Amino acid sequence: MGTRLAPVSETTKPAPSPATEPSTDAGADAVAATDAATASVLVAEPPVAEAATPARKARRVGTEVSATQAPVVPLTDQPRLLVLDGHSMAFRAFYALPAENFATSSGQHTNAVHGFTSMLINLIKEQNPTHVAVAFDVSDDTTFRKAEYDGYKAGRNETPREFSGQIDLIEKVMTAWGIKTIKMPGFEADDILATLAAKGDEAGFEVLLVSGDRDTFQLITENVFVLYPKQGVTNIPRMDAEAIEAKYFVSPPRYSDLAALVGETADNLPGVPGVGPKTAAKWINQYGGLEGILENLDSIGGKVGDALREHVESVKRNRRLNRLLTDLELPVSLHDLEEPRPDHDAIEEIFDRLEFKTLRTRLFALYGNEPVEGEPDSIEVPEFSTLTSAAELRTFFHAGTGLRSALAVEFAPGRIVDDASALAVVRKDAAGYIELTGLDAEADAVLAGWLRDPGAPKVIHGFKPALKAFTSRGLGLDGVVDDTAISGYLIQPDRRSYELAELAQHHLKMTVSTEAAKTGQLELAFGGEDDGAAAGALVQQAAVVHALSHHFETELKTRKAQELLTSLELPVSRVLAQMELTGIAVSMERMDEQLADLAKVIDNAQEQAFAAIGHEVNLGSPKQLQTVLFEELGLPKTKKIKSGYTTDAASLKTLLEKTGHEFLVQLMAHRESSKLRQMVESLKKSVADDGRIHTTYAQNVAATGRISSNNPNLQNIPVRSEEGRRVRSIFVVTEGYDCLLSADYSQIEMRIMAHLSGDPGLIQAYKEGEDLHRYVGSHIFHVPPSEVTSAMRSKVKAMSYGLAYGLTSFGLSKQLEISVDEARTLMKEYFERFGAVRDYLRGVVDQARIDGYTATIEGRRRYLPDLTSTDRQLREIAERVALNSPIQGSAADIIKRAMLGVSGALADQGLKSRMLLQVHDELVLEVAKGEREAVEKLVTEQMGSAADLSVPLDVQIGIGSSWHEAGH
DNA sequence: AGGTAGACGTA
DNA sequence: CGTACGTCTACCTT
Repeated sequence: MGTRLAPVSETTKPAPSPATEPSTDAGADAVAATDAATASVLVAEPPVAEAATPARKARRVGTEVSATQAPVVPLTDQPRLLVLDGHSMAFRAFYALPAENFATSSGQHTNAVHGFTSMLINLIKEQNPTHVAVAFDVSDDTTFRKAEYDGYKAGRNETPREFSGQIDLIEKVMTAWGIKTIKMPGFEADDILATLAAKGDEAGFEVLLVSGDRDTFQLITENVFVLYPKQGVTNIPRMDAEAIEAKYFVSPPRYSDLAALVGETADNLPGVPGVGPKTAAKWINQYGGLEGILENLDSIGGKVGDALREHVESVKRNRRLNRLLTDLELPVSLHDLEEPRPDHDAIEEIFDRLEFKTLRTRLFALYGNEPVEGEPDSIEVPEFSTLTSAAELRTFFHAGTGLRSALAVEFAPGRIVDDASALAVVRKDAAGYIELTGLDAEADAVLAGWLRDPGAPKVIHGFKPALKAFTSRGLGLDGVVDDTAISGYLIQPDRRSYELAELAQHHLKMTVSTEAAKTGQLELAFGGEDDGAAAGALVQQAAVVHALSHHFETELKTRKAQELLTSLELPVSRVLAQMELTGIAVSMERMDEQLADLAKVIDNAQEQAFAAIGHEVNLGSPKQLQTVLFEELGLPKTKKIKSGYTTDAASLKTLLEKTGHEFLVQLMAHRESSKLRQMVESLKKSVADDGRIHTTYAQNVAATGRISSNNPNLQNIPVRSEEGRRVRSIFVVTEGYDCLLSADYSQIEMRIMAHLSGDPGLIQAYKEGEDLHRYVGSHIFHVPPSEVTSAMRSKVKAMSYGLAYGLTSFGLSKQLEISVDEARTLMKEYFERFGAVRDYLRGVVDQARIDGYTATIEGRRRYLPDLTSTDRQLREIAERVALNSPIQGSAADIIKRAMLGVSGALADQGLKSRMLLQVHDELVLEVAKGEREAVEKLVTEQMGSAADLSVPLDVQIGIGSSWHEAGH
């Protein structure tokens, strides 16, 4: 029988913990990392009485959070009053949950409402209050504090747009819930908390104040406690007098004295400079409080004493302002707050409007009338068996013939690649856990047979890292029909993360927590006996993958992305995995040589830069440079940035032209060489034990469909300047191989534009193999091609490329250093001659506005809801994105197809040559001896035929013993 | 310790 | 006031 995991809390922010990332694959593969440190586990309902099976045992780890979250049932019949600072907690909830994941179809954001409601459900469940109230600030500037001090709470950031309206919605939820909300014009929510605390204390209540404002600490007594959210809205420890004393070294009533001395940034109340909590506490305890300090002002010595005397007035003011009022005339009595009960229909109505699903179940469950109609979003997690012998494995796999198996892999960091240490398999009928390190040869063979079986369908989160790990331990991995890190990306390509926990939260409305996995990891690290926790975590992770992949089937279908996934992305993963495993050879000697050369240039430039201004300065600090350039030297101001004026390369160049100052010359030289040194240094550090650099490619990062590279990034190795280009000479052919071959598409984006627009002129030019920019130049400048000057050509080139990026005449004028008028004329000429391009570009945006997305030649979509935004800035950004995405994305599609073609052809022909790098429009291969001709031919053919466009795809090949030499 | 800004490398 | 990335240093906040 299975145990059931119901979605419980939707409020936990799925916080990846990069600090615990053990692997060097922290970047691209982090989203797919399935090692125990990042494994995600469902937060389950508190266990009911039942025998502790392994699965249960593991599950309980998920609920084992802090002691404060366990239900606290009053031992006496003392009434318990729970009062929330509504605004403060709504804000906490807002920042704890991603706004973009919580919105109604009409566009109203609901993350704060959702988080607040969920938190309150938890609080009521855990704290069991007899009385509940929620206090709100009145949103105007009429509080007595503002009246006394105009700067009160000034300088706060503006309320985020997505927050607006959510306070009203929270109030509506409270009303439906039967919970009283209290507002007092002229006062803040904290004053209401203070007054209720005083009343409750007096009436013999235990009072729990929930607020993110530290001012409430002054209210703590034997019967009054503050629940102060530490992080998000799920971790809310109870602060009592002891906790305050431990943290601030003063008793709660003296906390306000301390705050007055130290100051409170959030309220814009500056304290005494140089006085922190330590000093303040020392004084308070020495003189018995602020009053005593003020009486003995003169006897306090030292610099801080002077500072105190100087700021004594603001301290007094701070203290007046942070004193909370305990004697407001509230419109409710304690009695009115008793035993709130939700109005069932009203809750249904407001939750319908907010499009909340799981919360209503949880809310009603609090009051003991859970609706009978099941839990649509819950996941069935079968109990799992630990499989060790060949026989067990055989039986397990046999029973699941034809069924989809979800995999989760636990990684162990390795020297060059991570190893796989454990595997969880979850099917709809059963689940298994396999320790890979403990298998005998026969069991290993059974497992390998199943993993390699293309007829055994598998789904996984992070195919590439798993494939790498399995490959390196001699196992294969075939039959993978879904990688949720990729399908999630195809469905929604501009998410910033595809971590399993986040996808589950977003798509399945399941909250997953990293807590349990961490616990499991710790226990393991201590050589623990309790592998059960880690095993359970892995199994549950696989269960989430199983559910997610199932959910994605329809999503992929409606978005026409199934084909892309199966025929393009998954095969590309396989190719990338091999490229990553292979790595590229580097020359240590050349790196050292370049570092030495660069060091000389840098030292020299620095010395001369200092000489030019007569003193030293950190040339790497934009802030210090601003002082030197614009204050000391009084050079003309450059473009404004947040911190003042920019010192970027383009501006320095302009400044140099204007002033000819020697310092600028040296600074620019220093910048360039420092950048190169930094790059070579980091490349050197990333050389693995095999003497090669193994980058990691990310297939789900660039929203256009491009692949990105990290750790290190091998897609941004310099090429434009000669000095930079030298860096490429450190990438060399492996001993025993013939050479490196670099093949790149020439002008692929322009060709795609020609194809997509169908412009007869452009197509003709490409078909005839003309120099495109010269051809275009001759038409828009009305001269014969032979008379197109290089200046004309570069203008045309800039414009042609710019068009694909949504270039404006302003932007063009800046880039070409011409007048806006001239730029406008250029564009006009361009469009007159190549009208189809203009029509196409317009059409793309119009179509995208209708469809809600753009599409590439392979049907890869990018959703652009901002195209219809009323915010002009957002809308115009979306329009430029819409122009560029089909072009950049189609180019990405094409080179991915080409990679599959090249990889397939190499295999078909039994060649030993191999692909090493992909740089968007370029492939770098390592050619084995005797294969040069065959590889050159096959690469040209495969890249040239990767797409069927109305223009040819031109491929340029270069060969050499280093990447530098192979460049062309 | 962790996050952001500014800068700059690539296509 | 063209797009898409990743990574470094300095500097700020926790």
